[in-house]
Amino acid sequence: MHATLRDATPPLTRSVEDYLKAIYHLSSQGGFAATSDIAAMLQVAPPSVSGMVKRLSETGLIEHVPYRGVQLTAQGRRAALRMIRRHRILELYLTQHLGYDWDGVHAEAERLEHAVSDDLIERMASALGHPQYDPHGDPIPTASGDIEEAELVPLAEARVGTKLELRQVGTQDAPRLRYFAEQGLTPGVLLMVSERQPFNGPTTIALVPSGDPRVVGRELAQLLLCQEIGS
Amino acid sequence: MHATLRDATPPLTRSVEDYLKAIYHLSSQGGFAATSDIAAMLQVAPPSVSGMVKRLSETGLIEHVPYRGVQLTAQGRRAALRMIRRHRILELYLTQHLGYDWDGVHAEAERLEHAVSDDLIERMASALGHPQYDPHGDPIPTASGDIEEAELVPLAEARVGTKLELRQVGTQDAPRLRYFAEQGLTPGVLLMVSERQPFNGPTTIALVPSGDPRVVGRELAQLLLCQEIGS
DNA sequence: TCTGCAGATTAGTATAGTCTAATCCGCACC
DNA sequence: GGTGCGGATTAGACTATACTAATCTGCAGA
Repeated sequence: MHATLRDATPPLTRSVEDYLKAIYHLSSQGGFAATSDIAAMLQVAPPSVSGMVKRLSETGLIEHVPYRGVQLTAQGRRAALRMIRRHRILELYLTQHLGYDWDGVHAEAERLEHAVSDDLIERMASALGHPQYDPHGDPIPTASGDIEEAELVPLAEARVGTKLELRQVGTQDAPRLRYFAEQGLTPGVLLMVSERQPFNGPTTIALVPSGDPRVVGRELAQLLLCQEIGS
Repeated sequence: MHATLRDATPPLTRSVEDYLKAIYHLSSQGGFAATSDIAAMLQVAPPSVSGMVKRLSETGLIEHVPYRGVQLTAQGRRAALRMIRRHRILELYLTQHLGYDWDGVHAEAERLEHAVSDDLIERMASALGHPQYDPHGDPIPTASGDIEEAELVPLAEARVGTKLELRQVGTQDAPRLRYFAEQGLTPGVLLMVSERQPFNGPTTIALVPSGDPRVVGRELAQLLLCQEIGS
């Protein structure tokens, strides 16, 4: 009986894995993922999403409230986190061991995450010393499916005068990532918020300890996720 | 015009890549690959092969002579060699950099070869120092599609008294590979053929320079591909 | 309360791949 | 030179995924 239930897990297809990841990301900050948002994220037409949603909810990976959206079940969440672990370990491995830049790894990891075995992922993880963060600062879920939930503040919303550590860069867009790298804005960097212009204006910061100033427009400042530093 | 021709190459699917590789291997020593052999190699039913063969010959990747078999066109051969290059570089990378054994890499490479980019393969190739052979001694095709065609003799057919270098091990079967490794029979090893029993009997060899003897049955001796050493 | 629009779903079609069952073809043997 | 058997092919069906076009629903605004 139990055996039947546990064994009867057919391997997920590539598409299913992509849908689960998308739903995870879209519903991570609470609530439901909307059909049209999933469609946009996966670059498919909305009816394709409706079709897949039906299948996924039949197999118990998601919960579907018609005309409202979907949420992952515990099982679906586990599967999504497994993919995210793979993705982030791959990104880190490719940058650390094969000379990829942080703006170029995403696409490669996107394809590999479906093909690698768990064994290979764990070998990469050990080769990397069981890292906790990927090159963009995103937390890597553990093999058992736990993920760090940090309380981070977008630079765009940080109070003037606070000292911050840049922890995550919330985009995979290559040109933006290249620009951040040029500006020295990579995870781990410390900075002071010097001032902010009103009406969604730019934020001015000073890098610590160099003191170099940087002016960051609203759109980009929204992507720089920071943690306030005590002291 | 040229542009149209060159651009109009849609990416090959996973299945198509597998069929091309199988056909390459089956027709490498001349002639046609038979439907049933392709089916056996890919673990699909013969009618599936007939269907795929039709599509592949329509797209110009193979040449089909009904009831006879198929052969690769120049284009199909190029695509097959590209996959074989990927496979062999992956196998070598996994053994050299991620601690895989030569008997365990095949399955992993088999899945990854469809997912990696050309860029990643070339990065792995440089990390490996642009190697010429994979862990089993199989030659790695160049990026431009050339492959070494060595004249190798199976140990089972080598003349008694000759000195040989073991160059390739012609199997991916894990238990056999493990056994060869235990016996010290890996590519690069030198040996003398000491004697052979009649009626498809075993071949006795002496490892060089240690002189250690080994008795190798016909079936395995057929898999050990050697090159005669001058002097 | 009605109405309309945006977003979601259903209906119907297409493609790539697979399968089983039925049929066909070519060659080896008598 | 016929005949049969084994391998190859065709016929027909199924699954997963995608699409477009048509329809439905729920809520926001009049």
